[in-house]
Amino acid sequence: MPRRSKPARETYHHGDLRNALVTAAVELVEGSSPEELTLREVSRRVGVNHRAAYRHFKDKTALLAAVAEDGYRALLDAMDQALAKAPRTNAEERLMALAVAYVSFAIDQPARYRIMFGRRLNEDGRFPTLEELVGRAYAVLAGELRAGQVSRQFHLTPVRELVFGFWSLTHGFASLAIVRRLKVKRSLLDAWTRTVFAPFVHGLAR
Amino acid sequence: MPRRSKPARETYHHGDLRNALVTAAVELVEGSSPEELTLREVSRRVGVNHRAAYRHFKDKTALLAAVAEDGYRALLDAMDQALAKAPRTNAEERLMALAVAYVSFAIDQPARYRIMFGRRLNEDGRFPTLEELVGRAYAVLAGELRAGQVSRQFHLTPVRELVFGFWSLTHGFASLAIVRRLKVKRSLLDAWTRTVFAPFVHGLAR
DNA sequence: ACCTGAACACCGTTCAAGT
DNA sequence: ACCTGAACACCGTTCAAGT
Repeated sequence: MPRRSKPARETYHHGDLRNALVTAAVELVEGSSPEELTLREVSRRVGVNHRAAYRHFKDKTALLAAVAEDGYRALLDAMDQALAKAPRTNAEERLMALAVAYVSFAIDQPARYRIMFGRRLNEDGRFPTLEELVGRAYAVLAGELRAGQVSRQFHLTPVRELVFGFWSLTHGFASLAIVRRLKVKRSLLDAWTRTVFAPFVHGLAR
Repeated sequence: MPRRSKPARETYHHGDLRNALVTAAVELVEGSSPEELTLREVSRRVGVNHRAAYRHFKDKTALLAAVAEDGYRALLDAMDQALAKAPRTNAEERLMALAVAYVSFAIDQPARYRIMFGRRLNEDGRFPTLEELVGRAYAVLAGELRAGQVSRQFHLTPVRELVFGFWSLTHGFASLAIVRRLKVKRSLLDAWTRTVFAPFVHGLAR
């Protein structure tokens, strides 16, 4: 009587092949590098013919976009958590907490971060969800900078320019640290991040 | 009697295949994207069997490193020229001139810039020349920041941290502008760069 | 609906050979 | 010394077919 309990799964596979592929891709990429992320290898890991992936992703770029989306969600979580722990009224300190969380995220998962920021994936506007997630990250930064202005802690430079500048600083820090293999010990990284950011963030104060 | 003047070139090719390959690679990459830079296509352009490239480059990474070296030389030129035109004593203004030159370089040749900064090419320390050129770019920034401290215009934060911060800002600005396809008109870019940088660079002043 | 096999046009890289 | 042809092990992608 056992035979029956074993469902068609063995042949028809996962309830959710799409998620299985994305998860495998994220794991694979962190174990090696973005260059080694191939549709065929990901499919192999999931135990499925590489053609099956095309049921869920139009092409390789679509898989990369899914990995990037997943990454943005994780980054947004990390940013939210950092802000929840930060003091409510000190605008500079809140930016610092954001910067530390952002840089940690990138340094701890460099390949994932490179997929998120290395190539323009949404060239043809095919991935609106990805775009929306980028917009949410932007909104978090904009919210903090705007709050600093409202509480009269920051200069009244237009927020759009401030966000671009602050994001440039964090993104630049993270990606330089990744490509040039920062020689700073992981245990000292957060403090070092603060030291580097301090004079620049201080420039926002009025 | 002409026949004789035609040398073995036709078969034995360029006096300098190496340079021909690098030049072709730079042109190719700017016409498309880093992903489309292949050893075979570059060789095709130069009119040579793809195997010939291996006489001059151990592997594809070595060709990319040569392209990156070429790029760093051009970037150093652009930075030097900007500094030559900048006022001699205003440290903030000199940093701004540097930032504008740096960003322009990246925006005008995005694929080239992405090869320089996208992947860690010198993983095994195989390209000392590349490393030396990066060191020279670093030295230019360090020199300006140090000068600003000596003339008592900048705070006395350790130079190492200042350089990393300023480079983060310029690199981040450039690469975000590239991946997110900045919607700013090219003719307004230099002014916009200054607006974005102003509050942050101002933070260095004492 | 979901998955597969076989095939195509590309890669980078290696080996043995040509001038 | 410098270049090539043929081959290998990989890609992403397409077509026609299987359950």
